[in-house]
Amino acid sequence: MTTFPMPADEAEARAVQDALRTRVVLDETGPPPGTGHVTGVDVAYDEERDVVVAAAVVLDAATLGVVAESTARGTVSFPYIPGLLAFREIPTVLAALEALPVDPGLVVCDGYGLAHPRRFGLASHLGVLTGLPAIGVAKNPFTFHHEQPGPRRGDSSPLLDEGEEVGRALRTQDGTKPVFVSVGHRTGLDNACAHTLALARDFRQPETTRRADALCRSALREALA
DNA sequence: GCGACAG
DNA sequence: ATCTTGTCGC
Repeated sequence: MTTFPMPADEAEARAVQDALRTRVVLDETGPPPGTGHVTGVDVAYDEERDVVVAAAVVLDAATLGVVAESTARGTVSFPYIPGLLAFREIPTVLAALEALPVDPGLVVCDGYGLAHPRRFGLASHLGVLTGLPAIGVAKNPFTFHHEQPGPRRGDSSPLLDEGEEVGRALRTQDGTKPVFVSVGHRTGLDNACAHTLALARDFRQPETTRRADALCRSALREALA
């Protein structure tokens, strides 16, 4: 089981990010869409009772059918601070991933990867710790800027941090708000977008995220019941 | 100092 | 993330 050293404060957390960011692999294309496994991870909280539940759901990339799923319970070990989300989510997510009976394949995170103040968001952090290819698909543009992509499914525009493309605003369904895709680890941006589009076949959000979100919420309710 | 700010 | 009913639209 992977242990996760929890930083004592914000400065230490940022130092950890600066140290680990050198281990992100960006020269791999990543697994081709539509083959193998794709795994969604997500976390739900009850701040009052100090309970965190993470879920991991493995889908068959070709059919989007569920292959396996797992959950893990933990405690709230870090506050939400923009730019430091990974420290809040990763410990429990790691436990859920390790409980899976099959290889996760590509991991799809609810958040960002390289699109991050220090280029080391949740998806990159999780990728480096597990060695797995990982991407981030976020619902909000965070601190970045973008032009509106075209109106149709598949249309996209660059997500920019002071002129540098750190990800892409990708329209996954006609007439819905775009999602924000960035590379995490061992994956290219074009491929990350192709995966996102394939996974968002029926809804705005990737099926991986939808399944993981539903699972960690229901598991949290049980944990409290 | 103020505003913005993944989940 | 989470607090929360009904309601507008396909």
